[in-house]
Amino acid sequence: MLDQVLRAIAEPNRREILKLLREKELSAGEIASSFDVTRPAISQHLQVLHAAGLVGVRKVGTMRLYHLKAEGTSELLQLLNSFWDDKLDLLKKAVEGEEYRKDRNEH
Amino acid sequence: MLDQVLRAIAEPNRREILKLLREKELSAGEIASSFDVTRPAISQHLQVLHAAGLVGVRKVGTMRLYHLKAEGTSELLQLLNSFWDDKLDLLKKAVEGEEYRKDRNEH
DNA sequence: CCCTTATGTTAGTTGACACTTACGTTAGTG
DNA sequence: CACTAACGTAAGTGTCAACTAACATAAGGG
Repeated sequence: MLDQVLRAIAEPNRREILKLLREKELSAGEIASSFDVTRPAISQHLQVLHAAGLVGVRKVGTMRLYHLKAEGTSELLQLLNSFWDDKLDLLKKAVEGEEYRKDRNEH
Repeated sequence: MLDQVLRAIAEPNRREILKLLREKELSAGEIASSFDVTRPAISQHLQVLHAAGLVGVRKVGTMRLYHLKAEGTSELLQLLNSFWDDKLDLLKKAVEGEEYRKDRNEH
């Protein structure tokens, strides 16, 4: 799962998609219209992001609305914490404390 | 630069190299002996990590000792902060404050 | 100086991945 | 039930990246 997340954010277009979704929920077509690549290409990127657990989908009629899943944040912070030294420990704990209030229904 | 960092840590072997260097400074040969791939492959990975600013080199005789450069941490935290919502702001500030004491001679 | 040690560098190959074109699918509309 | 809109999926292509094998470099030791 961690490998999928890192691979997902290594692609510039996928990072741009995440930036767009940071502001509001968007349909696949709306996302694709912001790029110069074709719509199927964006569809494949969305599939990668979804497989990595970074975005979620919601079907409304014939549209598919994508939204950001903030759970991937703590995942990445855990990775950073495991890589570098302990000065990140306080950061991780602070995030986990904040995450817990939102995510106690999951995991 | 940010793109190079993300591309660098997207590769599993390179992440493993960073994990090894987290404990102590190691020579290129010592690092290569921990992997099943050939030594030139590791040498190329080290080159990528160095270009991304994640590791530093120190020549001692005929050896080249590699060490972790923690400056990449704040870079990644800035990225995360720009992607997800503001609950990471306090973390970023805390890291920057701690980084400043160490890095005031660089940058 | 040769020789060894430790390492970087250079083709060349293979596999992964981002992309496009064409087709399939699902949901609403007349 | 056609027809359209908004998608995903499949197949094929080109490029890049990770790897190996062979060669080059640089620093000591005897």
